[in-house]
Amino acid sequence: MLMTPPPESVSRRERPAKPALSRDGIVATAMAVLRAEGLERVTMRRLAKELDTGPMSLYVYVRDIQELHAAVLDELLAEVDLTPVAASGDWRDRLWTVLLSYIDVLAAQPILAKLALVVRLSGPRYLALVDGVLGLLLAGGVEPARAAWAVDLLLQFATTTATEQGTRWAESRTGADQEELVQAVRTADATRYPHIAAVRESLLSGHGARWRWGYDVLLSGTVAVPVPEQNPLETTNE
Amino acid sequence: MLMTPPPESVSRRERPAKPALSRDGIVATAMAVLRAEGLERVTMRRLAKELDTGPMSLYVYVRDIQELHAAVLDELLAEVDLTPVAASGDWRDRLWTVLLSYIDVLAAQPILAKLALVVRLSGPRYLALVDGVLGLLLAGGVEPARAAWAVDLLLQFATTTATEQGTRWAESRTGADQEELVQAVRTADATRYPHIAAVRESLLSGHGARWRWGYDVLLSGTVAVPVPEQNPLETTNE
DNA sequence: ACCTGAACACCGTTCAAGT
DNA sequence: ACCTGAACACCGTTCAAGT
Repeated sequence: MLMTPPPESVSRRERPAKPALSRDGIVATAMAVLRAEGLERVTMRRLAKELDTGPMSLYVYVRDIQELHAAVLDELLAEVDLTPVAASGDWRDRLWTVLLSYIDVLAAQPILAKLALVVRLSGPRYLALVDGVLGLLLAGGVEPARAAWAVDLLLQFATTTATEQGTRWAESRTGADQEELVQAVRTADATRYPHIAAVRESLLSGHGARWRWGYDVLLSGTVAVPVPEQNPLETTNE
Repeated sequence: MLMTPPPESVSRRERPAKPALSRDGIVATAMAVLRAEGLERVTMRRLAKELDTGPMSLYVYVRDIQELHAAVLDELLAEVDLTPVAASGDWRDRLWTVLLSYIDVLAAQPILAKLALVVRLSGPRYLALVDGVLGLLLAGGVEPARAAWAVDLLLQFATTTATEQGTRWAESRTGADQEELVQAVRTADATRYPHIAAVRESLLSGHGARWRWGYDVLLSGTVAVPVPEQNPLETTNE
């Protein structure tokens, strides 16, 4: 008995030791809060409490709450399944599978998909996703310059789809918005909005099929429309 | 002299009379604050102050801040120029002109475009925009069911474009995000991200031309890809 | 360089009470 | 039904001071 070392908890009080702060530690804590309580709770103050410090201590490692949210989102993209990139089979189907995985990850929390719509990601996970999508397009024989431009279009489309899927699951506040749009379209005055009246139900139809159609539209258009002649002086970002 | 009625300001104090609250009045005040100080300042408390009352008085006319923001955004869409809908000329160019007008309205404030990305609109101005886009697609001979699905795609694309254009003007916080992405792409490791390395500069090139290319992709795809067979039992929303 | 406490300048919304 | 004041439960960030 006397051989057992004294419990560390004695020298370190009851708490399991206060680890040194670090950017990684902050992001890891943010991920834990994200999964346990949602993005809404990922705040500077909340994280500081979790890390047993004051909010201002975090500013040594993170510029502001937006950068933290971006870091969390990038980290979350680790869950996107990129194995289809190196698999075999029709590249269009593999690309769609990758996008569906991305959509699933974001749709887990409606607010997450909305964040993805609004932040400009640039972390390693996002780069890996871009690289994967790019790889599939190039494997499909899409001209490089066109593939580069198409990635944005495809990922933006997928992100939007994630917000729709997300709000279908969680009957959150946005579910009410959606219901209001449905009602507005259903009851839209045929004199004032003749074209809406003409296609009323089509505007509200689809979903899975509609998403796939959207994807096919993007791919089909990408393959069909050449990029304009590039002026070498304008190839860089403004 | 004695015939002139006593100035109202006497009986009503110095202030120019406190008008009765109404939903329209609240939205009008919100629009004024929006234009004068930006969407960030369109808060319940700020509007209440402007209307010389307490924040809670507004809740009689507006469900919550999100509904108010949606109302403001819809109102703002009154500025979108829909005259090309009834004009003559190539329908594709007219549609692009309408979308550019929509983009301009949203790009005036980056935060506005971001809001548009996230809220589901259903007000009269938004319906008018949808009706106009729909009208042009139908005029172009696009099959009605396909036109209905294409509207969402086109408007989402335009909204995304507005956020990009918006952040190009205002060097706000998102401008920094953009700069970080540019750096990340420029310095992306060629071993880890081979496809990014292969098309590096193309990923960052374009802008005006890129937007127009995206639009052409959407139209071309819409014309090329038929919607799937509709099961009549599934044509309604869920 | 890193960490902190207190303070500033706000938020949206609930509640209970008034008219 | 409409309006209100006070309170609740938070925010992000600046500042000045500590180690």
